[in-house]
Amino acid sequence: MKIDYSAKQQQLMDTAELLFSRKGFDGTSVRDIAEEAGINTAMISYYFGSKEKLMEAIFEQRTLNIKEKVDLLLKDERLDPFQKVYSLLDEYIDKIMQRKKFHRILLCEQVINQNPVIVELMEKMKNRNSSCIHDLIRHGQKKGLFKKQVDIPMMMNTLIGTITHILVNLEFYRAYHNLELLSEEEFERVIKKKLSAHIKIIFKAILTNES
Amino acid sequence: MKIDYSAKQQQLMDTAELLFSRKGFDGTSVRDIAEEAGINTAMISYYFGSKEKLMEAIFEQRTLNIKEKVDLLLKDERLDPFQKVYSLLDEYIDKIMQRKKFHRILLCEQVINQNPVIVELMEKMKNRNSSCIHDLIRHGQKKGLFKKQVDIPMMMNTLIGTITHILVNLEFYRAYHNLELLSEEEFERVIKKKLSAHIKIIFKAILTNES
Amino acid sequence: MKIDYSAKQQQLMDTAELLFSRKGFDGTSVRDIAEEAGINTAMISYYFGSKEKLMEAIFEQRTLNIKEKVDLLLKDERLDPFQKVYSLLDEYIDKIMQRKKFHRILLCEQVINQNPVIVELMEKMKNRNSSCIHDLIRHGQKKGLFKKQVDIPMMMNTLIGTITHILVNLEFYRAYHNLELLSEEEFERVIKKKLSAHIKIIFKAILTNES
Amino acid sequence: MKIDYSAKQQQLMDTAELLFSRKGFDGTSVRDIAEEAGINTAMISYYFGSKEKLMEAIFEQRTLNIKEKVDLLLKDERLDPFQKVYSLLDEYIDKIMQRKKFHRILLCEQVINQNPVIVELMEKMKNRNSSCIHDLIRHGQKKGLFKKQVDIPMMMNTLIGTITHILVNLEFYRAYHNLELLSEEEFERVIKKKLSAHIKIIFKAILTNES
DNA sequence: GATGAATGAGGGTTCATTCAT
DNA sequence: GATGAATGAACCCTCATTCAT
Repeated sequence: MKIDYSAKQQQLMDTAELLFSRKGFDGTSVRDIAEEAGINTAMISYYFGSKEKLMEAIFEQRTLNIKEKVDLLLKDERLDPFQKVYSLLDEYIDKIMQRKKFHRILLCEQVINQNPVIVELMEKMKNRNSSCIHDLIRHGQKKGLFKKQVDIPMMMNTLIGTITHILVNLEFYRAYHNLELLSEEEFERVIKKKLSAHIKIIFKAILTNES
Repeated sequence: MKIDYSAKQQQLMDTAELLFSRKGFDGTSVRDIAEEAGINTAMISYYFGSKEKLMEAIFEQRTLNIKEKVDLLLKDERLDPFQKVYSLLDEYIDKIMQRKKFHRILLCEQVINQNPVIVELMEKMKNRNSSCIHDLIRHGQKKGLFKKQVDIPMMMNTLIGTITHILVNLEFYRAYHNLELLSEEEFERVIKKKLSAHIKIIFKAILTNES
Repeated sequence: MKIDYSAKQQQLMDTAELLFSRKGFDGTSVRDIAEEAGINTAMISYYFGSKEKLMEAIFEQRTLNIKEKVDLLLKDERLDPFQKVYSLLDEYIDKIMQRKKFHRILLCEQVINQNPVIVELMEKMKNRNSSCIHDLIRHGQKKGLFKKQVDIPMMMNTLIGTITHILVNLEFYRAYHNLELLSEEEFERVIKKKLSAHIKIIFKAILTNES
Repeated sequence: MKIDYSAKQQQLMDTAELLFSRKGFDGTSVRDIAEEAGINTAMISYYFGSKEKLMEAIFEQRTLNIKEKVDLLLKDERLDPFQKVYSLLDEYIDKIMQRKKFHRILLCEQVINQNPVIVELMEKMKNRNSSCIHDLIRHGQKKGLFKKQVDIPMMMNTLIGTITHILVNLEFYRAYHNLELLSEEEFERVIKKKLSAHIKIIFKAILTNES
């Protein structure tokens, strides 16, 4: 399914991603995108077929896939199950922070749920990723380190919910902690570090605490 | 700021809330709302001034306010600090689950961030609520039960992030756990119970663990 | 099915009829129609739903119906069967010449045949009118004046074909017979008179000649 | 004016003829034609200059010319004037039935009348053919067999009108006479035979009857 | 000679809003 | 106070054509 896009196509997708993440899909017109990208309006239909399909192309390209990471982790004998989970948590934080714009769109689209192609893509992604997480958790359970009953979707909700929610609250967070003077990069590093520690505490509790 | 709305106005707001939560603000036309509500299209501009202001009215009416609850909790001498926090967590779960539609909209609007009136409303709400939470946490810290450094916005991110994220994943959660046969009410009761236990474990860890 | 149209709606239909008859349906834009009628472009969708439905409205209103005329003729005891047929021929000539623009459109639409609503309307009209003609012919056959085998659709093809074909050749006909100096009304009177005599000769032959 | 077209050019013209006859000139896009023909879209402008000129090329190639046939008939001493006219009628039937698609287009174009090149081509054709018919009629009049006053354009209207009108009513005619089971070829043979007899009766009447 | 990429113009339709009543 | 009619702007998309190669 990985398609090679031309420079112009990629530029259109990047611009669209930016604008969709700022104004939403319906709030962004194809003219907006084309103008911002400095490309003729008709190119969107020409390259992607329609505005909807442009969105789908973005989704296909950006959808988060953790399978490879999980496979590596499972094989890695130097790490104990907790370290493996922690490493995956950081992977999530990195990937989502890297793709801030896309994950803002994703958040909205999950609410709106109008485009069946995207709904299906998201469904598949959730199933795929849940299944990977399942394997990783199993691994820790077999070693007797994790508790027996783990509600994976609920756990994932907290993981994804926490990361994406801070994504829409970045500026509030910055102001609250008086971090306005930090550069974008420094602030991001701080955020990621705090998120990482925060989520690890949470996961430790979720995975061990026998309620 | 509490305004009394006529029956027709309220009906319009309820219908708008429903449709905004399904199709987004930009994806919903005033015609859609008026038709669904069985009211003349012109009434939206007539009553509220504009589609945007209708949205603002919804936000003003539905915005979550926990001040009263927190004040009650602080005064309540029968509860220890943990019980107080737990009680507030359940309050959040109840309120958000009760206002599912609105919180779906809120989620999108936080991403899109286009309407300054709403941005300000949300800003105020976050500050107000953070301040309340702050008092409650302080209370537990003074009693020596909670750890000294608590990142309140981060903690709130997990709280709100987890609850709202499950809101957009309700059907996935249902399917994952084979709960399709449950009635809407039963399923909601299950969800709330699970959420409650889950979040309490998390908060316990966050509030006590000295990393 | 007879719908009452407002003055503006009727104006739009008349203008559309004119432009469709000049430039064809696809060759006429809704902007053309609205400008020519001095009405806002959006009104076409507003009043009729779409450009296609505007066309359908024109067809519903203008479709030729001869039932009443034939019923009158059948009852009229002062006329012999030939006179009845001749009277119907003149009715056709009058009606089609009166609605020149519409019948030019009709001609094109029969060729293009893309809109199923219009196809059905035309189908019904043809069946209805064929059936009426059938009754009239029967009447003459019973009186022993018309021959036994009359191919009604073929006869109608000649009738309609001759009238509508002269409709698209009016100017050629005028030039051929050097009638350029005649006023529009005079020319039309001449045409109708010639057509009438011409078609009556044809019908007399068709109805009596035993091949 | 006879131009030799390459295989690709001819293919493009044939495909265009087919699509124009189905959906009209304006209802057919150059993309439709090129795709249906399996040829690059740009080729239409490249080969013919424009979509309009492609249409003109079709007209130039397909326009009906009866001059040669009439010349042969006039010279043929074995045939009496009636037989000559009848033979020409069959020629018309054959040629038009052979070029059904083109004559459907022609019908529409006569109504729409937008392209001056085509208007002129049609004008010339009509004049040319009228003149030929004139000679043939003269021949019969000199022999005292045809009546003195024959309105040639009116007569031609009936001829062309009848044939082309049945062309757009083929399926109605088929259904009316329950000929659905006939193959395309059989049905066409039947139609041509019926048309021939029908039109001959008409022409006999037109040419002899002194009203 | 032939083509895939690209374009500006214009297509039909829907939009939120305003107007006259 | 309330409404149906009406509006201009903007929507996404397709058009015939041209351009660089």
